[in-house]
Amino acid sequence: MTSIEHVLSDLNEPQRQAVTSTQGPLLILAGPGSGKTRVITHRIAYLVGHDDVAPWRILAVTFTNKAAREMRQRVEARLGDVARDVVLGTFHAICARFLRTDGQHAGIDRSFTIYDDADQVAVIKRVAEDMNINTRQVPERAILSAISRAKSELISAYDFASTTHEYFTEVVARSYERYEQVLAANNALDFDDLIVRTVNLLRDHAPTREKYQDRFLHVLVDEFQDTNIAQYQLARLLAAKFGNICVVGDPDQSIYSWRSADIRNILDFERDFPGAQIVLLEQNYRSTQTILDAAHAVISGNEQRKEKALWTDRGEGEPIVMFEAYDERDEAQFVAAEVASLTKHGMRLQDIAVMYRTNAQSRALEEALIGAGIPYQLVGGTRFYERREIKDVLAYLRLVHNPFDAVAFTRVANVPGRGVGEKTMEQFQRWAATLGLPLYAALQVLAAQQDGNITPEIARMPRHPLAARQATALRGFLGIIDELIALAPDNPLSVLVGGLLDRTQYRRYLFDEPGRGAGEDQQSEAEARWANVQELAAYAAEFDGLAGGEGLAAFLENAALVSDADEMAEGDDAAGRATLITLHSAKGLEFPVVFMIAMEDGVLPHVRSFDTPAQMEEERRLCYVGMTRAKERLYLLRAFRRYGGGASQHNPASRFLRDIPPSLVSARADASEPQEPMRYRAPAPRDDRPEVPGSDAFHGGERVRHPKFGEGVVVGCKTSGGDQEVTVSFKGVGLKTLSLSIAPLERL
DNA sequence: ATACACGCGCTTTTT
DNA sequence: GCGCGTGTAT
Repeated sequence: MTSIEHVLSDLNEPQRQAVTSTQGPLLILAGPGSGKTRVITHRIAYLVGHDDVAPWRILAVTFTNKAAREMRQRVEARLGDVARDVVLGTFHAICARFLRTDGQHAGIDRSFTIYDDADQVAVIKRVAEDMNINTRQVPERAILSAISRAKSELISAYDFASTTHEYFTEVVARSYERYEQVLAANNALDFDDLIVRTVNLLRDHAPTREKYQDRFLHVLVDEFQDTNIAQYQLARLLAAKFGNICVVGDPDQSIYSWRSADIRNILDFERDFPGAQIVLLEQNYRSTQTILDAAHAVISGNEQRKEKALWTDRGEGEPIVMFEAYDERDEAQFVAAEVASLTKHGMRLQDIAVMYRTNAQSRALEEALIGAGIPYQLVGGTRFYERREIKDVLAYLRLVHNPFDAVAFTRVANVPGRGVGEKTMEQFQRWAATLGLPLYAALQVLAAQQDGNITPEIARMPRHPLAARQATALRGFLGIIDELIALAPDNPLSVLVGGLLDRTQYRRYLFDEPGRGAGEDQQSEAEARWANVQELAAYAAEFDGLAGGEGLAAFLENAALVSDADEMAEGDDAAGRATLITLHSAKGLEFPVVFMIAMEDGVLPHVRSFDTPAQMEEERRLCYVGMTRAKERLYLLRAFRRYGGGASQHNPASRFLRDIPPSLVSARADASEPQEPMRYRAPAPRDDRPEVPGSDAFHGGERVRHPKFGEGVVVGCKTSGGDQEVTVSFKGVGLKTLSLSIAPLERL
């Protein structure tokens, strides 16, 4: 066991305690730079090496995919290949996996699609339209975030409806119910569902619960301060049998309460697990004492806080630099000039990061850096997976995987343009809605009607309202989808992607469609877009090893759950480039040199946080997170005037700057008056959800599976004599009318 | 009547 | 990058 001795020898005393206290609940409060990741990876190594825990019986949850990957690498460095067996990932990725394997016990189809933010907006838009909600008065975003908040507190649509008495929440309640129906009809889960449905699955299905509870001897949760109630309940459920739950977090770095992260989880932990050990990691190995003192001065302004005193033996270091520029361009030029000067003195570009509150602020910086010839990498911003061409291709792939996905359907039904305009889609959608069918199933009905392929079922349905030209245009789309569906099962994913690009003529669409201009700009834009598509195709090829359908499923899951911050360049790719990054994305990272720009009231703290003290405290934590990223040098910049929201305006210096003792700063300008905040809203209570009533007869829109034809949706159903005849729209097959006595259908 | 290109204004933070 | 309004093409 010399390797274990070795593992422990390079830890300080509290760290060692955090690593070796393997029995029972443990709360690790870890300040920034206190070796938190080290402690977690060492702990996993210790569990395997010293306690003889099988790696596959350890569950470690992180906040980002990037953190998960990094952790896996570091565990691998200690343990070798067995590290692969540790279950390690984000809450969302882990839950997605659980639901793919065991979701059927909670009525979840294996081929479910994961809806990202944009997909959710598309759904809620339709919902609002259907329900005559004025989205000027009640914006979609507001409805969506209320729904998300409810879900993250495990409040179902049913519960929500029963607790509401004001206009806004009533609108939300009605939308929530409808939203859930639409998601179900599309065979889709949103991000919150991944967690909520897993919690429900474990709670309601004993065999699955026991399977996972028996399996996970140890549960570790990183960034615990950023978990929401549903995530905490999930961790609790999973650790319930052995009680070995270790959570690591720092309340001072909680910056995701707007995403329903709940600081109460840390407080509740001590209540839920009485006698839990608590370890405080206060020695900082990252920053100079000057930086720590300044950061501490800022965070001390928060009242809702447990005191934690960071210290370092790294010495005082350089004073903090403050600078007031004239405007944002001037500010960006200061950054560029300073970066140039630092590199002249031996600093490497990859050691430098510029941080800001909102993504839009990267613009001026990019211009200045380009102007100064300084290479940079932009984290976040317009993300790869949010590009139009990428979303188009993904929408096609999603349809192949799950043709009942209405969001994907409407996105690409007319991409490339095939004469299916707004009016056509509107009429078609309305008709599909009166049939109560998914768009894909309705399109199959339409095809049958146009071909005069009329079964009694179809004869009873209203005929589609489209002109022949419109109907034919839509059928062209159906043809493509069905061809691709036929291609999918027996071919590697890259063949499917190739077939899709080929069949849709996507390249020609990119280069020709904007058409007649033929200017150089247009040409290069098309080339850039095509390059993105190629990149996506290359990425898809990495899934070729998996059998047809599995590759597609894994690829789509990845695309939905991976963010660009995860993809942040490291090692060779990062060499020679400065980093531009939001304060939120910067959490967990460190750089020798950090610039924080726009240190102004209205930006940091953000205007939208002036309403409540809780929000203001979160802004302060965000500032603290940014400052504590810096190892050696910290620059705090602001501008006299800034162009925000159309007009240029003057922002007072950030109130956070006033808390930094002048002795730590090399140059300083005065700050001005603060503003005072107000009330805050208590969360709604939680309760159990109702049982779904069952029925024997099949009804329209219901999802079924047939041993030969695969998955489908019931289009119509009639009883003749003792038998039931059901017409079903099958994925890639078309309409089939079946006698239940001959061909039993499995309800999904 | 319908489809589509183009210009304008807006965007807190993200799994 | 998206929604919206406007003008032009089929």
